[in-house]
Amino acid sequence: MVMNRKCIIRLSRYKNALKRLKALGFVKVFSGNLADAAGVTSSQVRKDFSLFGITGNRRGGYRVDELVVKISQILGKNELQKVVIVGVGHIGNALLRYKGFEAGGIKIVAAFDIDPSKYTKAAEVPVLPLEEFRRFIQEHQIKIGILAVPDVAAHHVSEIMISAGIKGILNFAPIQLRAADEVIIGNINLEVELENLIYFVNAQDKADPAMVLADDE
Amino acid sequence: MVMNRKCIIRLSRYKNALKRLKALGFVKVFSGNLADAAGVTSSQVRKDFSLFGITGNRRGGYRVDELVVKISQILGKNELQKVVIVGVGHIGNALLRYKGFEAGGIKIVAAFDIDPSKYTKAAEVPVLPLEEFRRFIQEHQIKIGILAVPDVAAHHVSEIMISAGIKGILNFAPIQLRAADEVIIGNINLEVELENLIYFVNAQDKADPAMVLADDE
DNA sequence: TTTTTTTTGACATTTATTTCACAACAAATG
DNA sequence: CATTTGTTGTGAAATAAATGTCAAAAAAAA
Repeated sequence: MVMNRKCIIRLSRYKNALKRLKALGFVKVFSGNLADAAGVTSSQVRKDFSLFGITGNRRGGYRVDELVVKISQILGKNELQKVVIVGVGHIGNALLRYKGFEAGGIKIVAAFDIDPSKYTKAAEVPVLPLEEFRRFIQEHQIKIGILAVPDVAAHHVSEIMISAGIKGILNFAPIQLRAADEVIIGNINLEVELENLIYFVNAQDKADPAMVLADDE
Repeated sequence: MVMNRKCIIRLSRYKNALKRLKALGFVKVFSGNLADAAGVTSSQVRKDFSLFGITGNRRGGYRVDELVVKISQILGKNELQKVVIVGVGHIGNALLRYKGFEAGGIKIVAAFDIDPSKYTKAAEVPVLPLEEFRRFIQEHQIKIGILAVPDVAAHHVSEIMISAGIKGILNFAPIQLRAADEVIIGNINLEVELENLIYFVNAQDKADPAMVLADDE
């Protein structure tokens, strides 16, 4: 099992690139094509593939269809992934309405909040009271949750999520969530991202090669 | 000039940790304290600091106040950083209303869209027609923009931004934006983030050490 | 003042990641 | 069928990043 985050991110990128290439009519691709599309070297593409046991044909490259299936398998995307959101403030609400997930096999199935004025139990994606969280998670066997509550509540709410059985949290609160055992935490900190950008833009004034910040990274 | 993104991210983390420690009444800290707060080793903290020429006192550790000032300097945060948003959909709107930036010296000064029904020219943070983008950017000397338009528009709009003088783009559209010369691009791709989480949660079922996904990278 | 204690700062070591280089191979060509 | 061509797959080399170690420094204690 490959446990290198950068590598997994690249895999996601390859998959996205493949979808675009497929839309353009590509039936097979070479490592170099994917490298260009994903902004890496062709060696890296082949190395990544070999790490996951993905093989192509010498001289023939890779079949786009097969590649998409294999990568999706590795990323666990061949079955629909159900995800919940906790915290229906501005960010939570935006994510709730974000249309980009469905195409990628990710479905937001419910959101939770403590503010009764936000409850919409009958909606297609219902907003439910946080008290119902545990029951819902266990009933629907949900493993992934997005945390979008204010920073002061984040740690407390994350504990509720974990105790209910959530195994992976994507945290938007601007605090560094401490990882409990067996739970994976991904942090998206907007201020940190902007600070990064500011640093490198300022640095640009002194040095100058163009660059794309990796995720990562 | 340090060009290692992970290192800069850690610097942001140290700064956040320092703010919390300061709120708790800390006057000085040791590398070990910061390491704990940021989830790294003390060697790493000292290494990072030495990279940026930040020094402390042997036995005395580091003064919290000085450290915050120095790190803020490095991150270019001692003056207010003005940022604009392009695209006032769900995500753009959420960012527009996000309160977390101001404390960190980042100010959203305007947003832009092509939909007249969204214009609010008189608001504290106005939403303006995209046609006014160039004039506004040049008048206010803005370097950083957040791109939150639908994917099909992202590339086109990024070119408008760059030609108007924007030097750093934080891209929320789910495409890999190609970096034009002298422009820094940071990508936040929600689907990629979730895919990562899904992968590692699935992996967890087989192997088991607890983990926090680093940014970075 | 001297000794002890504690922590930094620098460097050495280890570990991880990326790139290089090329043999092995499959398709295309003659 | 042999030869040429172009691409993969991989082990070795290079590069980058993190960690460990300890002398030197500074504060505190004796």
